[in-house]
Amino acid sequence: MAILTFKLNDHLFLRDPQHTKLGQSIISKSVELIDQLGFEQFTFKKLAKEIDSTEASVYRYFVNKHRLLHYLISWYWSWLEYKVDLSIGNLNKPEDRLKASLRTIAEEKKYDATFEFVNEEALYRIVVEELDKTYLTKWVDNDNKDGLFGSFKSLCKKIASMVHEINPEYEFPHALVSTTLLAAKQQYFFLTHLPSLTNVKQDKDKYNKIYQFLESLVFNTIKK
Amino acid sequence: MAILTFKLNDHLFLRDPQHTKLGQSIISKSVELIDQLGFEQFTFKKLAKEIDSTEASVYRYFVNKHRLLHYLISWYWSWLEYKVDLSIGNLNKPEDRLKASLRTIAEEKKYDATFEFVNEEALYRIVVEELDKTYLTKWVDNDNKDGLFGSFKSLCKKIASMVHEINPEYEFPHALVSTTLLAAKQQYFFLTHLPSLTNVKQDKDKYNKIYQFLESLVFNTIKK
DNA sequence: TACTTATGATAGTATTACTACTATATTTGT
DNA sequence: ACAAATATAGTAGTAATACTATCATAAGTA
Repeated sequence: MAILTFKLNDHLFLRDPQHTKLGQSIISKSVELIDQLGFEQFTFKKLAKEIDSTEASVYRYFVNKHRLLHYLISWYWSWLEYKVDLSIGNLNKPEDRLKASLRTIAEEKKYDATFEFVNEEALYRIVVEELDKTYLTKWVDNDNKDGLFGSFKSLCKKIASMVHEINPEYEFPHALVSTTLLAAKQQYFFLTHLPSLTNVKQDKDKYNKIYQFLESLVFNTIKK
Repeated sequence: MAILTFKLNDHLFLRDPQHTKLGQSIISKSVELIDQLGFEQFTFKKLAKEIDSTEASVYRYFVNKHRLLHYLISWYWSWLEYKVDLSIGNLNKPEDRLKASLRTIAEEKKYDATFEFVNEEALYRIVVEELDKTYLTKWVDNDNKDGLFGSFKSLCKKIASMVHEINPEYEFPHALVSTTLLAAKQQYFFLTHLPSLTNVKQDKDKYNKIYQFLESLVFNTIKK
């Protein structure tokens, strides 16, 4: 069986964690721990203890925990783009491709056996709760120069081009798509923690409702 | 001259900073410092030094720096709602009231002499960069029980009711408004730091462009 | 004047986010 | 085959952070 890995930006890590046993356990255990504790309470010391290693060893893979978060989030966006590509399949009409993409963005994230050492359910919760912390810092501009936001930009660009195909006159395709990608996870957060900020209820149908919200938002906005 | 203050939730502070000289200097200096350093690099020790006081004294006003951030952000939303109320004035048609509100949300934030010890320009940059950190924590549910998000919810509710008036059949007024309020500051952040995620250029016209983006987003989405 | 409250000064603690250095295992060149 | 180079693991230490506790004093109030 072929092993599928994503080519992620070199600045995300010091030593590629996908290639070693220790690296893999850093990834899988940090997903678990950040999900449980939250990013602020998560430390390399706690991580090292869990994987029976040491702080210094973890530091050889990532300059700091912030860069590790970047790595996980980038991995997520690469994975999501891969899922979007699959969902688009052989659809020709840009409307259909855009709808399929929005479905993938809004749908429930389940464990994907293709990627052994990543728990996508937990990773999605990390994206929902911690994503914004990757760019809301005083180092954004440097991180951006290093290309750390490449995965997100790539997905954003891909979907914005569908929007552009549907209505070339619409002025804000990238703004609409970045807003939509963030709205998906925000509304998910709000329905679980701040329900008065959304109209999506906490029930079986929530992923479908988020999809409907996004679909009406995007398609009505770009309608000619 | 009458002094205008906002009635903010009691859980935001230990001692009301609006009522004392030290309290007021804590507010005005923390706005300046958080704007300069970013929330992570900001500490009560640095603040105390700047206002010629001590860490312990600052702790008598706020349990921790996170709660101080909550206070500043709540103050901002109360101020914005006050500005929205002013902008609505005697407009009758809900379409006009909604447009006026979106204008106020999108427009440049300038120093408001009504509130002496708050620099609204700096505070807006704090909102842009730090807002999400008030709710993206493991304490959201408790903070929400304590009513710390009241100011934001109040504004969201007010604007959602305009949406509802315009189109009572639209299913997601609160989701649309919370998305819009957050999109305004996100797009502002993107145009300054991650320009490929937006179509709004860094120029004189940016506030107007953000308004146009929001207007088309909201009005097209809720059109019958 | 007595009493309460606000502020200041000082010290102390556990934890965090690292850095520096040493030890060992593995790979590589000849 | 074997020494040298290199990758990786482990130990120890440090400055800063986010507090808490205690005592003294100043200022406003009954």
